[in-house]
Amino acid sequence: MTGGLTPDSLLPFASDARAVPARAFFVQPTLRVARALLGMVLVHETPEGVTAGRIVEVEAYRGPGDRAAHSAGGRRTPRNEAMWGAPGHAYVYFVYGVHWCVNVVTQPPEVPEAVLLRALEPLAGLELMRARRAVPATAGPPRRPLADWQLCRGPGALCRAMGIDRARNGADLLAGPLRLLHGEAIAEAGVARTPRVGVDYAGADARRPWRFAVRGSRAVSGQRL
DNA sequence: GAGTTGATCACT
DNA sequence: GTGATCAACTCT
Repeated sequence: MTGGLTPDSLLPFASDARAVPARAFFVQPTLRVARALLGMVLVHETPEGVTAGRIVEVEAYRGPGDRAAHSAGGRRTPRNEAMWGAPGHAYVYFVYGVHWCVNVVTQPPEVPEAVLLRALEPLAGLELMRARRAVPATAGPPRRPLADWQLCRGPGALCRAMGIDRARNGADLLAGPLRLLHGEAIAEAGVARTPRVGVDYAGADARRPWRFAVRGSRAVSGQRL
């Protein structure tokens, strides 16, 4: 630990920064974990500084039986190895030649399920996030400065703003530079459920309502819910 | 709808 | 080993 990530320094980001989730939290059914992650806080400490945001959008991926999951059909490769590992750790992968995406691994080892983090409402380190996002993922004309609510809108954008990449794959989310904290719980009425994004190839599994989002948050990707 | 690059798979 | 295909995306 480099010293910046103390309980006191985290207090501004969470209702009770000392209450990091217990390991058992991540062994609940994956859909329940996904739902409960809404409102929790993701913090990343890097040499450049600390960034943090409140989770407002997630998707559950449910292991071998889920054709949309990277572990569909029991597929196990170096890329998705972290999904098969211990709960409460990060599974970070690269997609479309451009973007990193971060998942929270659920279930005991050898049960490859996870929850993709799709959007955050920024809480801390906003200027660092803006600087990271100012470097476009793809070539193109200069962009207008992003509004706060756009900084972590979408799974690729979230990783770029938070500085999450391959180096965090397999990292423990209960200790270390990338960390989850309890935040303010989201009431049932404030949660929207929809099918997952970008998994049309998965047949019937593509239609399962395993995306969870905080209703009304501008930071939720795609159409507002 | 293009752009980008790594992983994976179906072949030699 | 090699080459083809495609991917849990983002911005125009």
